[in-house]
Amino acid sequence: MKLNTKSRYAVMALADMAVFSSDNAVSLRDISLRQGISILYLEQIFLRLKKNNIVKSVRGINGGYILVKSPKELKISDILLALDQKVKTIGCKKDSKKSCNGKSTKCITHNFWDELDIHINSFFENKKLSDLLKNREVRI
Amino acid sequence: MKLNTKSRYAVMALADMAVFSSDNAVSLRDISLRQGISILYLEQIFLRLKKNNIVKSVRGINGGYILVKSPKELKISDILLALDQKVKTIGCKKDSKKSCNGKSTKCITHNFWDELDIHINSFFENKKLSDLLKNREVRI
DNA sequence: ATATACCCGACTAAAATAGTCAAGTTTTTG
DNA sequence: CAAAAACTTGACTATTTTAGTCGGGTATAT
Ligand code: FES
Ligand code: FES
Repeated sequence: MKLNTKSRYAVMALADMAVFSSDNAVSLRDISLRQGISILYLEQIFLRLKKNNIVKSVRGINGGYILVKSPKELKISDILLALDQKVKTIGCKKDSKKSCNGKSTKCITHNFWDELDIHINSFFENKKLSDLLKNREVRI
Repeated sequence: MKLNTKSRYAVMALADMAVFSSDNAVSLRDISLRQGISILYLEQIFLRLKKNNIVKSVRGINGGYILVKSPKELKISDILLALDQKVKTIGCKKDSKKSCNGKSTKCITHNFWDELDIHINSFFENKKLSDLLKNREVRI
């Protein structure tokens, strides 16, 4: 069970923005250099972040991206959701009548996975971007 | 983020055994029929469960598998571990000196993923196989 | 003997992932 | 105005992972 790199990089890039935020927009080029993530890949990620209203963009020279909410208000779950990464450890379709093994009743483990999903998602719900920046070592 | 089917089926199959346990071993054929999982796939899964001492086998006619521990004592984390599914949402190698982005210091998000791993793994540590069987609907 | 059921490595098709490419548009600054 | 910086977008591809099968075993109860 692993989160994909898109999600991990998204959180990393936004954390970077939170640290290096100023009145100006932060360019992907800067994030790329500081965090070691390909610009081309960041572009793809920020496209989604923008569509989901996590960041807004400023075009042209000296352009870049700006966080829509403050880091204190931005939930990690919002970020993951923007990248279609809502945790789903359950095997069946939540709304579907069918169980994960093709039977008509929910399987023997269904409730367990359901609990797990809630457990994990509540973690993401309760974490704010600003929480990542506490106690961190000073960096370049 | 999703658990793979091997892990899910392993938990399901073992839960099945816990329900239908008797003095006799439970055959994969029976589990397959009850839970709708391919026998060939179950074989592969039980091979690992056996190697990790979760079940023991009885060969020959009327053979099958038997739970080594009682469902009350069998932790879900033990099952997942047997299938190499220890949760690892972190991007870097835990022991490696290198960070996930190739730098020499741990990345800005490292501690966060670490916390998440602990959060999820403690869930699995505290759940026993017997916990899955509580409050379940009566089944065939 | 023979049927049943475990044992085990190798194999493959399909899906997901990670990341690139090409061809734009917008805006600032010289 | 022209050039450069930086966002915009969809399509494309190589690699890896996943899910599951196959084939040819071995052990044991009846
Ligand atoms: S996980 Fe929902 S029916 Fe099995
Ligand atoms: S997750 Fe460990 S260094 Fe980034």
